Amino acid sequence: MPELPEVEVTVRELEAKLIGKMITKVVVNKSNFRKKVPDDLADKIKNKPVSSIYRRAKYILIGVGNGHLLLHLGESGSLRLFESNKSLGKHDHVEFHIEENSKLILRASLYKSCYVGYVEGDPYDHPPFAVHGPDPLGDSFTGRYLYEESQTRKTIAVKNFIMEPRVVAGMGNIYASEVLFDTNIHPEKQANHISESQYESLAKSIKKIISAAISTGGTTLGDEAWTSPTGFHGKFKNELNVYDKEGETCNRCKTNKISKIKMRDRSTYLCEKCQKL
DNA sequence: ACGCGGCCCTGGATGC
DNA sequence: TGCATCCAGGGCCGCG
Repeated sequence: MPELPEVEVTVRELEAKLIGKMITKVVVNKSNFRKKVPDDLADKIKNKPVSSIYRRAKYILIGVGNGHLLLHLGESGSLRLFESNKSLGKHDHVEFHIEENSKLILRASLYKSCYVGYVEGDPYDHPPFAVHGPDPLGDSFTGRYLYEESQTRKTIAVKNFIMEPRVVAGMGNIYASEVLFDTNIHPEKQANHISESQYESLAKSIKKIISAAISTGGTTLGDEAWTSPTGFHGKFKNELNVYDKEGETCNRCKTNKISKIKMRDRSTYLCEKCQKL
């Protein structure tokens, strides 16, 4: 379940725990993620203090040595902090032992969408980031920007449009449905048929909803699904209006039922009465 | 070039 | 109860 807010919550917790500490050992139990874990990963990061930790899109960047450890949680991953004597579970794939008796574990059932890598120099020169658009929480992400970007596109639906990394870095499937419901925009509406003022509302809504999700610790859907590094379950599930609510009564019009459609093979939820094409 | 659809995995939920 | 089917928060890649 990690979307941008869950990644941000992870980063904020880790910042307090990792900065200035050293990774003393790396154990890779499974390495065939989206890309293979580099063989020399441990050599690059071992016994050097962690200098920074931050998020770009849904990636976690940990500054160590001459570059950055790059982590991605995929669809089902989480990073957990444990005492170093804690025994591992079936889905604990990579362990980073931290000095003073703790370890950071990458846990994921759908491991194929995870990523563990290392980049030297400026991380933003490297593939995923080089083509990413602005972060939704950054100052350069505005309604005006979205509007101008939309005018260069011919047929794309707005939901697919805001989920493209080069348009906005890190908009995920849950929050895409939520922000479009919040602004009364039908997810299948063509991106270039939306006015600049509607894009102003949409940009504001994206910032508002993502910030709110961060402040409640993110969204945890299943019982044993995502938690923060210290084991905190996100509470934003309680604030969702449409995602995973097919058949429930719309919170806005109080009459229509929430429907579920597929867009680019991804589940999309909306109120067909409130959200107009 | 753009936009779409399929694919990778496993586990939990649902259905017969 | 047990077996089969479907579905999922991610990104990527090839096609038309």
